[in-house]
Amino acid sequence: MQHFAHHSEENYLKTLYKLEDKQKTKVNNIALSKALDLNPATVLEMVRKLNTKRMVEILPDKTIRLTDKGKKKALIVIRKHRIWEVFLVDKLNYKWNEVHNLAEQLEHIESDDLEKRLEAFLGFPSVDPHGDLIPDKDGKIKKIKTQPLTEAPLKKKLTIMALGDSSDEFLKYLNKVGLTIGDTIEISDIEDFDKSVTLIYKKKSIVLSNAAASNLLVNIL
Amino acid sequence: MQHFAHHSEENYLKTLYKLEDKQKTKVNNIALSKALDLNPATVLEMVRKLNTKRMVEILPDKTIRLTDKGKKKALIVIRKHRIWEVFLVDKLNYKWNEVHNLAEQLEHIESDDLEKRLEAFLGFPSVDPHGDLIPDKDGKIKKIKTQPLTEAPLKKKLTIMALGDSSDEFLKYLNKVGLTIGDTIEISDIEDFDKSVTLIYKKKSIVLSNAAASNLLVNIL
DNA sequence: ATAGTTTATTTGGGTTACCAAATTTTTTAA
DNA sequence: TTAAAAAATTTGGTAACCCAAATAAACTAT
Repeated sequence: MQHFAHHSEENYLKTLYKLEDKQKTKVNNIALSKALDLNPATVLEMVRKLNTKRMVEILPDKTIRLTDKGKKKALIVIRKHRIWEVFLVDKLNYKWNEVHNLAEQLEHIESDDLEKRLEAFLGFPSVDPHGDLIPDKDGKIKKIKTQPLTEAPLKKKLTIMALGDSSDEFLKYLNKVGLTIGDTIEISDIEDFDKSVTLIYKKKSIVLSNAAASNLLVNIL
Repeated sequence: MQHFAHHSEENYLKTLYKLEDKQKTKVNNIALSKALDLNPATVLEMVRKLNTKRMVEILPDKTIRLTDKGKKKALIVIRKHRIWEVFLVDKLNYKWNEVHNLAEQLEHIESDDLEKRLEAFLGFPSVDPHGDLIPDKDGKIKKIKTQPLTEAPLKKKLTIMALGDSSDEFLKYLNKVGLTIGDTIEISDIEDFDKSVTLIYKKKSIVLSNAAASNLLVNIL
């Protein structure tokens, strides 16, 4: 008996979830094959296996869709992936763009409570280093409404949840001013003249142009 | 292509290393099969594969022995296993007896430098929670001479490296007095009358009988 | 030395996860 | 509507790991 079987299955479910989530269009065998970089024959075989296990359903028009059971499994894998990414970046000082391959392996570790303990150890992060939300232990994603920093209230704790524009220049700029996704900040002032934003991060004051600030999506803690 | 292939191979090498290390007696196919809980036919097949890869040699009398290459690979796996165990116990508050299965999975994570970063994050531990030495990144085990606490010098920083007797009663006792493998202690006094040992651990004073103290194997920092 | 036991090896299978190539079905577009 | 393109499916493989059962070879103890 190989104890790696779940590994492959989990990758199918995860990939399927991402396709369904992103492209609002139906997912067919070809699309899934391309996303997994596998032969369509291989994928068809596995999809049928997942179907008998009630993790996906195959609609009359051949569209492949996750069942609730499959979706939950996919979200648990995504949850593990994102929690591990936080660990790698926060604790082992990896860059946010270096962690994907490792998290790809770590997400398949089987355990009842490892990711729960890890989550607690990391201080219950709500987003991963890329700004993606971390599903809870039941596979639910809390829909957190984010807003541009320019529209957020003053003098309140805010968390940088995501970026409006993730261009390389903007990422470098963010890096230079010392901000990153997940950071907790507070607006101290918005300049009437040019709408530039002054914020406090780790006791230090940072001034951002309106253009930069409107690119930071935050939520109120 | 399955990216799990190394998983199985690493288990063979690790198990072989442990058998060679423990039982000074030669390791044959049956012994390895029993240790791995696999069919002798299966093991024979794999051993031949490892032989063509120059990771084991098969002596004229059928004894299976790791080559230097195989030994090094085995020790890297053992190193990863033990570092992960330290992480699980020190950071995620697992009990030392709960971590084996998880470490068994984590030891196979492939990465250039994950275990180096993890090791640094953990403060370069020299032993795992069971008191076993952690090989360095080249697979070398620093032979550290340990001595019973009863023979160690006074007023010097000592680390508890291992236990002479690991009976359940002794483990419970250790737990009760608040000591565990890896702790740094210092002998403040040895009583002439009954050779009982008074030591300092985290500013607090603990008195151990001579019997207990002679069971604690320490090394001088 | 030889019967009995243990160990090694061979043989024939099984499963999972993959592939290429051929074929069928479905869709699309002229 | 029908030919071409795209998608789905079938067919016949492969490799890695595993097994049970049969056989061969090597010890072992009387």
